[in-house]
Amino acid sequence: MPELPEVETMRRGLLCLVGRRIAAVNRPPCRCRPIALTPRLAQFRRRAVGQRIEAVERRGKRVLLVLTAGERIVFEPRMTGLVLVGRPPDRDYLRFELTVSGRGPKRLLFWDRRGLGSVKLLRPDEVETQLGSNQLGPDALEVTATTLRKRLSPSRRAIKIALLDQRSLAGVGNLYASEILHVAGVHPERPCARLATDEWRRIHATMRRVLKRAIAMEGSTLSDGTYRTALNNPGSYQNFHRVYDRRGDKCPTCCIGTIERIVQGQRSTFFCPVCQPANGRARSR
DNA sequence: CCCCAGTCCTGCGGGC
DNA sequence: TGCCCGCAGGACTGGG
Repeated sequence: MPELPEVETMRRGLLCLVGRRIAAVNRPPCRCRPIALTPRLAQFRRRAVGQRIEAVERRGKRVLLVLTAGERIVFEPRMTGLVLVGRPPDRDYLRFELTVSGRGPKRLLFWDRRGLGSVKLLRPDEVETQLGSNQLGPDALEVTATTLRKRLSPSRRAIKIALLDQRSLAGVGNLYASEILHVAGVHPERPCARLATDEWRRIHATMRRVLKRAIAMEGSTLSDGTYRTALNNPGSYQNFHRVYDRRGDKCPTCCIGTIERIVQGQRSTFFCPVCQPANGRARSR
């Protein structure tokens, strides 16, 4: 479930690789089905080995290694994927390995228990067609309040659903969507088209605040313990969750409401009916 | 445009 | 106690 804060934490953990050269590309033997690489391993090697890692970028929930030729190696963790320079949790689900030259960590690992994630080597034009503005909305930490409102407000969808749509806005996932709307005092089922300008302002400001705090805490490691930083440490933002996975708890903000769980688009949403009333007259905090 | 169900995958929790 | 079902969900696809 890495979302923007977790993926940004991974990105920062990979900055130690900048300036170093890719010496080898491997799919280490593991207990699981080998990861499907794009392109296939032989061509991946041909194009990647010898290239210098010029920068490490993030686009929404993906981490990108920028290579000399302008190509990018794109890691998409999806549910359980990890990009590591430290020890992997185990060798069973180790799917991909980049060996690098020079000082510092010797290799970058892609570990993925459920195997829904992917690793791709893309040419610059492929990066644009696959990760450009036609496919991916503006990054949640870069979008302005005005742009956010203009992009989402024409829609009649529920605000929670819209926040999860990566073509509208990149980076927010299921966990942070609930957390953001709670602090913003906006009911998750309210249609975008019915939100007032002031609510959009609160959603925007809250989104930035929540995501930045989560980054400062190195993301959220839930009870399954899957998410890890690049150095294989847990994050600590889970200790600050106000609603996510807290159904039945007293709301920590108002101390009156009880956290509810509903399903939207086949995903769990958590909210406080007192802080986030359905009629939209919530005051934030 | 938007919604829904199905798909991928594995671990785990609830229920019997 | 042990086993099985179904849930968890990010992104994508196909049908309505």
